[in-house]
Amino acid sequence: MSKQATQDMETRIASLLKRSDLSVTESRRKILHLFLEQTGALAHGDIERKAGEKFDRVTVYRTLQTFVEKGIIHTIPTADNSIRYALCKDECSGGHHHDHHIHFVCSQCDNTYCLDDVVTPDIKLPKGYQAEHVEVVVEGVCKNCR
Amino acid sequence: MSKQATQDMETRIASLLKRSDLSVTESRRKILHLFLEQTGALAHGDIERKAGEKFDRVTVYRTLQTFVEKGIIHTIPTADNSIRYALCKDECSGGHHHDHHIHFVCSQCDNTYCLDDVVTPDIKLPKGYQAEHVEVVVEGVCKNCR
DNA sequence: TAGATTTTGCAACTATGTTGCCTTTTCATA
DNA sequence: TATGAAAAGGCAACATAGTTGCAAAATCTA
Ligand SMILES: [Mn+2]
Ligand SMILES: [Mn+2]
Ligand SMILES: [Zn+2]
Ligand SMILES: [Zn+2]
Repeated sequence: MSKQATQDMETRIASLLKRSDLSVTESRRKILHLFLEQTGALAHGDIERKAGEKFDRVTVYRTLQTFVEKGIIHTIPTADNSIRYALCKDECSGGHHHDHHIHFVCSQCDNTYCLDDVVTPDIKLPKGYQAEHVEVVVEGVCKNCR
Repeated sequence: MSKQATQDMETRIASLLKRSDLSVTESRRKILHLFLEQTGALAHGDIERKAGEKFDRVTVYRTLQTFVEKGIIHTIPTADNSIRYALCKDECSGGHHHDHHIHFVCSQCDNTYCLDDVVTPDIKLPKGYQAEHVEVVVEGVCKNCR
C-alpha cells in the first residue's frame, strides 16, 4: 500500500471514530483497521489473534462492545455459536442499527459475508406474534469455493 | 398428572430413544422429559438447572449432543449467542434434520418458539452463492406477552 | 444372569467472558 | 503547547462455558 493510501486509511479511521464521539486510541484504530481491510466478517477470536499481541483481551472485548453500541459494527448470529462482527453501513449509528441485509456463512471456507443487497424478507407470523427484527443466515457454498 | 398419563409419557420416551438406537438411561429419560413437558425451547442452562442436581454437567452436554446427532432435537441460533434446543418433528432422524420452520424469540419473556407452520422463505442470492440451509430467527413480542 | 458394550461421573483442563481498580492516554481549554 | 478532568487500557482475579481421558457403573444382548 502506498504511503498516500495508508494515510487516507488512517484519516478515514479517525473520522469514523470521531463521528461516533469516540476518542481515537491505538486499539480502536487497529481493530477498525482490521475490519476495513477485510471483506467478510471477523470472529472475536480472529480479532484477538490479529490484534492480541499488542492489546489486552479485555480491551478487545470492550472495544467491540463499544463499536456495536455506536453502530460501527454489528453482530452476526451463527449456528456454531461463535459471534461474528462486520462493519455497518453508514445508516447505522449510536444506539440504532438499520441493517436489514441477510448473512451468508460458507460451509467450506467458513467465511461470513454480509449480503448487503439481499434484504430480509417479510415473514408472515401466526396471529398474536409481533415481529421487531428478522435475522436470516444462509449457510452454503460461497462464490470463491465452487 | 395421573398415573396412567405418567406411564404413557415414560413409554413414549423409551420408544423415542429406542427408535434412535439409544439405550434408555436415566439422564436421557429425564432430559427428554423436560423437552416433552415444555412448549418452547430450552437453553443449555435451563436444562442444567432442571436436571443438574442429579446429573453431571458433562452428561448434560453429551446427552444434548447425542440428541442433536440422532435428530431428536435441533439447535436454534440466537442473537445473544446462547444456544437453545427444541424437539424435532418425526421427520428428523439419524444424521439428517428436516426442520424448515422459523424460530421466534420473545424480547419480553425471552421464550423461544418453533413456529412449525411458518416455513423458511426462499432467498434469492447473488450469482455464485449456493444455499444449503436457511435459518430465520424473528425477534419480537410473543402471543402471551401482549 | 454373565460379559461385552455403552454411558456416566469425576477431575483436570482450555476457552470465553466479566469486573474492579489503578495507571496511562486522550482531548478540551486555558 | 501545557494542564488537568475524563475516558480508556492493562492487570489480576474471578465466573461461566465447554472439552477430554479414564475408571466405575449401568445397560443391553444372548
Ligand atoms: Mn451484516
Ligand atoms: Mn425449531
Ligand atoms: Zn467459501
Ligand atoms: Zn413473550
